Amino acid sequence: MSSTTSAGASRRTLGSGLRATAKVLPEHTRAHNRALVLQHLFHEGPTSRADLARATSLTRVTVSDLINGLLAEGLVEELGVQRGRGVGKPAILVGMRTDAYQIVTVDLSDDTVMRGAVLTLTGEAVVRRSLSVHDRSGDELVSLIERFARRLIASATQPVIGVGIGAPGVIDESGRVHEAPNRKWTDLPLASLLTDHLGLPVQVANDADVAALGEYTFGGGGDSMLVVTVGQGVGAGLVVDGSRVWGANSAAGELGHVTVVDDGELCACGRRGCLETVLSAPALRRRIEGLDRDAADAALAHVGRILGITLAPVISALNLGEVLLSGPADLLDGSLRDAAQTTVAERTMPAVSAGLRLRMATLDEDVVLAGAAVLVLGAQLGVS
Amino acid sequence: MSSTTSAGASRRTLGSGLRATAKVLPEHTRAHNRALVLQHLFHEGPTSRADLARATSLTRVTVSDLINGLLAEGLVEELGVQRGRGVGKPAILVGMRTDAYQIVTVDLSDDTVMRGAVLTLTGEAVVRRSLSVHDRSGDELVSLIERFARRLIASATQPVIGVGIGAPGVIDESGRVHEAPNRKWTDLPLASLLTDHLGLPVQVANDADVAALGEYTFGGGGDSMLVVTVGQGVGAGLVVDGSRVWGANSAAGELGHVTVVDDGELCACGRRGCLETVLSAPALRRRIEGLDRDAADAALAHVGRILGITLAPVISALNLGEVLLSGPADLLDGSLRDAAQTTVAERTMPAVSAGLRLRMATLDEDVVLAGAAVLVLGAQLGVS
DNA sequence: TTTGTTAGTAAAGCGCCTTAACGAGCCCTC
DNA sequence: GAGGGCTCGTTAAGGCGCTTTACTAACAAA
Repeated sequence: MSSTTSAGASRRTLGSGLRATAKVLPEHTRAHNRALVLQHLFHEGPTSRADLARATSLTRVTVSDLINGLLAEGLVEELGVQRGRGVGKPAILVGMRTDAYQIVTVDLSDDTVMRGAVLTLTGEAVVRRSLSVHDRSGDELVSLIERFARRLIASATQPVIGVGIGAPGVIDESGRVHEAPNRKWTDLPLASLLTDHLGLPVQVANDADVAALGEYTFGGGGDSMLVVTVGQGVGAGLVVDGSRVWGANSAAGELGHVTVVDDGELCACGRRGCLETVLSAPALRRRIEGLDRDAADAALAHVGRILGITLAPVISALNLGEVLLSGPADLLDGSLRDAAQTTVAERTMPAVSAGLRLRMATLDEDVVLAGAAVLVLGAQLGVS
Repeated sequence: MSSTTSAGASRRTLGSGLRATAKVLPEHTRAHNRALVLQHLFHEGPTSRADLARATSLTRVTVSDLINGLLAEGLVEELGVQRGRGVGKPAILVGMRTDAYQIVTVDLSDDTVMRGAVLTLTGEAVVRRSLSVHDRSGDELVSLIERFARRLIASATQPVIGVGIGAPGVIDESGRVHEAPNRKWTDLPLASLLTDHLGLPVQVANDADVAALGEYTFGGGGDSMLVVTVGQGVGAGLVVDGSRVWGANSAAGELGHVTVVDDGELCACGRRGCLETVLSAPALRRRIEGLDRDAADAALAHVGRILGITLAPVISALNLGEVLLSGPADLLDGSLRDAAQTTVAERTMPAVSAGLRLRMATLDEDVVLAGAAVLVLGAQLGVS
């Protein structure tokens, strides 16, 4: 699809940035409006040109023109007339061909296994694969990822519009990994390396950020939300006022290593009492090991309170609408979540806590794979 | 200035919003690029057309055209040739006429006194006034503000491009006050009311948010920063990745009523141990009353630690680059700030705390007045 | 004086959206 | 069942905005 590269800029949409930054050309206008149309088709399903015009407040003429381009690219198709909607000429439904293109995604969040998939544009898995990492790291790991991605691309049954990767570590907007200690990566331009080698646009982002994106797009997350991912470690990704948060050094979301217990357990990071020492999946399992049901619930509630105390300032400062917990439901979705919720309610003003939902994430194990697809959808088509 | 209204849309600049929202027209392109040029002139001072073209990556032709428009509006002026810069025809410097227009701002953060000023476009005060509020509230207070603003507008020595107001309470993007208990305001469209009555564009925002804006533009704040305002109460405004944060219910920044002391002092909000009960200026003064220097320092350090513990999760989650304290320096800029800084460093991972500056705000008492001017600059000229 | 370089302007062209106008196709009513 | 009215989608013309190309103006250096 030759157009995907030209559509790259379409991810940029009108926002409310304070300091103006880059010039805008007429073609950016086009890309933006094209994304607007695709966005609507993606989320609302097949729609007539006239309805698209009403929804986007563009004119029918412009919408027709945009649709013609999308038809030529094979991104949308006509689905026949929509009869019996009252007077007037019946409308021709236009729908996105979500099966006509595919996305390859890779989840590197696990230390030992890399998981990958070929997905449709709606995030449905067509192919899944996984591969043992065998302690590989550094450049060796990069070429392993490349081979893995190549195999996935080969097994796609439709043209692939891009590759999305969720990886641990601090990763900036360009897909450069600043540091990922477990993978022995420092200052590695992973996205551009793989883009060159694979000959396809590759997007790379932090796994927790990617999980947040997945929940945002496929899980129905709100415009201001925090996703806490609990696994080997603890991470977080956040969307504020409809934008992903990067932070001053692209390290936003690093909640796992905030101190939450004074003189607590020693953490892998060298300090004591980090959130990760109480909330990571292994830590939680250790905590409830051998306990009966009630005692385990109480132990999990204790951690929930700690989480609530930690989140209260964040929720207040950002006036978050949703906090999602992503990870093993048997550990998180019970007394832990309840305790966290009540603790947050106790410790924040009603105006803030009243509008807050603290719930489990909806996508579970596939969050990162689905989220990585959103990365590609956003970059290539302007859809999210 | 008839053009100011047409320039209203220019505040919208290219960002990285996830979900595309509004259509873009060719004239938005123009407004954006116009703002880009003004932005450069505002921050970098007089510049030649050719240099502006290089800085914005627009062509000289486009820049010339934009400058012609701005010259016609009287927003910029030619400042003579710039000689001796090497070979070639010498450049003509173009500068913003920051004295040719003025901004009226009002600070309502104090319960008892409203403060106002007429400012140049660079935030320098030309006229100052204040007015006792005399327990007025509700509609009465609105008309008092209107009269006060009218007097300020009358005392301006140049055309006024707009009115900016910083007020307490939850205020949304449109300048509607959702609630401000002390002022007995609920769901009051203050900005549009005053815009109609005064016949000038009026911007209204939360006082802490406005303070953050002021520090961002005039105080040299970074792209990801939090400003904690300490006065009668405690508030906060934040800028994340170069955008103001609004939150799900426009209540972002309400840090004053996060619980920070278990079973602490009763707060005006009805709950116990809110940050405001230890960090507000009155609370701090009460705490150190009658203590000698060392004991007072220790007492302030104690509050600093509490602040540090509260901010650590926020700083980690957002990877903030700067935290600014705005308020009485005698209370804040000593052991309190030191303790907060070390506490944050202790409780966050080095990657986060290393890049963090926790410093005093630079604008002090005039933050809100200056920030309200930024509100107007942003809305009318696209400058921030 | 000539040459080379840079600043600013003018003309032509292309992209993108809008308004205006039209044929196509269907419902409803007379 | 014929015509009016409505909606859908397209075509044509026009305005706006930026770019490329080409030009003149003004200066330094050779």
